[in-house]
Amino acid sequence: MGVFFRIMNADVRSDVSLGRRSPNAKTRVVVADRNVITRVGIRSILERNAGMAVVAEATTYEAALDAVDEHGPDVLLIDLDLGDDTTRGLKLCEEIVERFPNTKILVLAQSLSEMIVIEALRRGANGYLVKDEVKADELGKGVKAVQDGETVLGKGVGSMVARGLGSTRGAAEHLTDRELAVIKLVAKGLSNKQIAHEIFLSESTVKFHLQNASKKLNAHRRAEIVHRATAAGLL
Amino acid sequence: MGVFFRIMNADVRSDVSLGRRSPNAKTRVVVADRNVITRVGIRSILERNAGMAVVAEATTYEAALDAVDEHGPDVLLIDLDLGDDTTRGLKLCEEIVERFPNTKILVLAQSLSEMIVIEALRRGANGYLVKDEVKADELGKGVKAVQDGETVLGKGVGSMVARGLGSTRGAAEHLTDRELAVIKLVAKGLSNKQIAHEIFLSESTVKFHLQNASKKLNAHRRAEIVHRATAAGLL
DNA sequence: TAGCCACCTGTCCATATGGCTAGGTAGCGA
DNA sequence: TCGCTACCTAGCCATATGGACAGGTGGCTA
Repeated sequence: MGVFFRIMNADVRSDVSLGRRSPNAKTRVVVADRNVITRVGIRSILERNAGMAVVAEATTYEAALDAVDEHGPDVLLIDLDLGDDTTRGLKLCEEIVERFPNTKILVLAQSLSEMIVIEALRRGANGYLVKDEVKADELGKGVKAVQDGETVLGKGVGSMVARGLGSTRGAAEHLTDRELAVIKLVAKGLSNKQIAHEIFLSESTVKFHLQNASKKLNAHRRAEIVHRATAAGLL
Repeated sequence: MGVFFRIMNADVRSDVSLGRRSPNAKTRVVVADRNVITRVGIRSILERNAGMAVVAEATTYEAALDAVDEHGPDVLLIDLDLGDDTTRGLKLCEEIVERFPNTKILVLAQSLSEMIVIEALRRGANGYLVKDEVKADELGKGVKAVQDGETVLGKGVGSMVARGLGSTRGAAEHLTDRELAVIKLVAKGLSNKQIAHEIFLSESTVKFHLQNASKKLNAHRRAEIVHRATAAGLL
């Protein structure tokens, strides 16, 4: 099995970058990951095996943004899960795309979450690899590929995206703040009544939010809701 | 118990090593982690910054055992979560302790799960660090410390252990196979009736297992049960 | 302004769940 | 053999939950 897929993007263009830098120039990469070990590992692989240059490392969203701003790298290799809020990582993608269109984004995630994969790509990430799946040479190839304007999807990610795009709305359906809040309390084992009391709602409203969340997550029992939300990295 | 705990930010001194090996010999380490990036990172940190030798890398439980057998390292640095079954990682600890008592075990976990921390230490691991928390220099120091017979607990792990040992039974209470099986189906959103049908039990029995699991996990609603089980890395 | 959305509340009812008591089997080690 | 554990089953009953219908608000945008 061709361990990872590359999808040539017909519509997205690289004609702009054609003459932008000399073909022999080293690919310049900024790595954003909260984990030292991972950063060191990536740097080692990229620099020693792939002949690239890691020009900066970042451990927070702000630092990542600053680093891209300062170094204008070809590729930002990022673990969306910096800090405690993955949503910020997604916002960061949008911002990078908007402010630094020449920097490609390759997401290097800890785990495979359908919701996050889809969202990341929707917001402009050029690729999505999973840490535990990726092999050493794939990392360098992946970085090169996104730099060249391709979309790189790791093992298992491709089919996920296909499913996501296939469904009418995919993961475009976000859980609202309230829904998420309720789910978090459900995960703690509170009953509807307790949740209602906790966040000053009527029990009816709690059930209402839960019903809506059920439909969005396509889960019909609260245990499943919690499980899916957890798997999607929302808790 | 006569082990002295060492929290990672306190400073170290090794007054314990009794000249078992020449003081200048390089510490020999086997690294077991399914993730290439992490392996490369650890190797780089340990070899370049801490002057140690990574004599082998492993990506499976079997390979880890073989590597320890073959190389007789001073320290086995392992992510319990190789394969899909963390329990096997715990068993591996026991086996290493039994068969290769000269090899110390330092667990390098992805996440902080109380149940796993306690179990790992109970089965003979000499330390437990969390990947995202650990700093580059702490990794080398930690390896050195366990080699010297100390117990190394990363940030946040210490208090967890204290709590675990404080409670009468701690996490000594395992979920039985049946309980786990039922919980997995609960997580998929099945009702007791459906679960009963799925694994050929009566609904009563399903409820029985769930009741027992509730008590062990100290959770009173199925949503909480799956949340805890997930957090404990059991699903 | 109409339409959409997130948000909030209520009522109804069948079913699921949590918590309990009270049995049974088989295997394993002291 | 006794005691322990994992395992299996049954029944009872109060409460929680899932799913439905039927309304309401305020804010935003076409």
